[in-house]
Amino acid sequence: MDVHGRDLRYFVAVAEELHFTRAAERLFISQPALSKQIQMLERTLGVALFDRSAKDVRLTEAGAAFLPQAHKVLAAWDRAWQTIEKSKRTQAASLTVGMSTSVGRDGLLPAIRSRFSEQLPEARITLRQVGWEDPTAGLADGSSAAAFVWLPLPDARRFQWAVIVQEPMVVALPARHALAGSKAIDFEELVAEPFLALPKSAGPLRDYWLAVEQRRGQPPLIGAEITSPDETYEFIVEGRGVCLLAIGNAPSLTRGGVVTRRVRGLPPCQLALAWRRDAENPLVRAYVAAAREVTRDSRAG
Amino acid sequence: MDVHGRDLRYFVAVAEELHFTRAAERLFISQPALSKQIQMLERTLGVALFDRSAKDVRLTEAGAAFLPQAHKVLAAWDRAWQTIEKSKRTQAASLTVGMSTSVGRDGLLPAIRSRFSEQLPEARITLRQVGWEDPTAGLADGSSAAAFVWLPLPDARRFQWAVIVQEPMVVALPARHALAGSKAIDFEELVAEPFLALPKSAGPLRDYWLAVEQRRGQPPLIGAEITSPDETYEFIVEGRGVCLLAIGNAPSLTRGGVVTRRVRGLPPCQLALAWRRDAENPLVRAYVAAAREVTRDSRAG
DNA sequence: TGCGACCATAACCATCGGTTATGGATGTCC
DNA sequence: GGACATCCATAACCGATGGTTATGGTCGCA
Repeated sequence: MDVHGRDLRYFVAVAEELHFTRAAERLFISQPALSKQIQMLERTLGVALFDRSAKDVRLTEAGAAFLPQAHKVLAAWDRAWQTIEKSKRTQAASLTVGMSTSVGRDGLLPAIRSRFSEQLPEARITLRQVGWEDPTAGLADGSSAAAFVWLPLPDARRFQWAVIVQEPMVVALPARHALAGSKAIDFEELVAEPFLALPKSAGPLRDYWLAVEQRRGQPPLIGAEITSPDETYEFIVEGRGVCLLAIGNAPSLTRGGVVTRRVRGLPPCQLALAWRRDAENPLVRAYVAAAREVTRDSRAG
Repeated sequence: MDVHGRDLRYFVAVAEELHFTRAAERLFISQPALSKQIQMLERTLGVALFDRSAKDVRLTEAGAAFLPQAHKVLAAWDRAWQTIEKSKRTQAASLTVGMSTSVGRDGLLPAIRSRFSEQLPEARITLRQVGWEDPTAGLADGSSAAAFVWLPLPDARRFQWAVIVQEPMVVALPARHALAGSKAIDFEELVAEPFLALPKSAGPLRDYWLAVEQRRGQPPLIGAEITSPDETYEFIVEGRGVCLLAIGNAPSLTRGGVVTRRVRGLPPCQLALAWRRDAENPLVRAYVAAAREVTRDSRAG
């Protein structure tokens, strides 16, 4: 019923050469192959395209009528192909960066972006918010080529990362909580509190933010599961539990009714820029380099 | 490198349904076949056209850009196909009628044509002059669908015919020939003359116009071979030979220096309208019917 | 936790699209 | 006129393509 694009090229070649052997070598195929394909085309169209009298080949009336149409189809194909090439190019020049929470931290993202754009001015960066169910912020399923993540990463051998920020932890409490009066809190004082936890799918990161390692075998009490800052805020206000977080993220929770306090006795947490070990991507490399330069400058400054 | 038109239809179907299973049944193929073809298309284009996340299918950026282009290619194909259909229709409505010499004979052709056009007003008749090397006037190689021929036909079982005209023979002589003075000539008086003969490829027709059967075993003397009326005229004027012909064709030779005279002792010759036994063509049938009616009328009148 | 929906993969088979070798018709040259 | 060159068609064969059915894996849902 319908026809291979190649057959159109073949037809046009023969129509232009009016010579099967020459057309065949122009197309880099054998003459019998070309003869057979043209016959096949004629059969599916139900009409002869060429008159092959001995010693010369001519277009039939139908063939002559078909030729310009075939050209138009091929031209349309050409344009279609070009749009594909174009979107491949823009895709090759776009980088999707995932993040689980806002990275914030004093203009870090804009600084990286501008440093990156100096190197690759025509590249396009897309920032992507990814829910907390995925601790890799889209790296795992390929929807991000790079991502800002909290260590430790699950399935760590698939990824590489550069640590961007290292920060002390704070705890977010209801403003009327008994411990809210203290300037700083020992983690010991929190072990009996109900905690808000990341979803199970977050893997080792869930345990990390529950500070399981610092509980000496005592399992944490889970007040609720959280998948977004808003949810977290609401749960804390409701008194469903407390929650550890990096000090740099404290602003996202400290609205009315919630306070954050320094916690002693916990190691600092690490925000990293991570990428897939298997994806050799120059954009990723450039973005990572930009991030490294920015953080080095900011430490120096 | 290039793509089957079918793949475009497949792509468009999936893009419209955004559902492989439904698209597959709309296309009357199995779902795995469709999946595989789309994957193949994506591979040859070098870009993903669809995002298949679990539970829903979406166009990628490249796919969305490609979709309208694909529509355009298919539309161009549609138009190409329509021109093919159109030329098939006009071809199905055209009849090529071959003839070896002018048929002439008092408006016979126009009469047949007008009678034919009453029946099939949209049909188109093309008259074709065929050289004398082919006694079937193009029937044998298919370049004519019907033809005016002189009997007997070579390879007669391939053809059918209707006798249109039956006429006495005349002989064409140089005007200064010894026999030119007679009103009519016995064939006996001509047997020693050199004759102009049709080419060998004319088969039995050559012998027929040499009246070999009336020579009682004496082989004819061949003065020259002829393939057109002009050639014949020239040879006769030059005295290279004489030539039998139907009385109805006499006007084509009786110019200065050539005369035609009735010949006694020869059977009348028969002009027939012939067609291929294997070609079932309503146009041919109508043309033959028209010819029969015209000749019946002209006999009656 | 089993089930249904849905896309992908596997295994298999006919047809397609290519190859080389050969045939047959035609025009050419000695 | 016969050997030869040219050129398109056919034959025989082979790997790739495009379809089938059966099955797997993942996700949403009751």
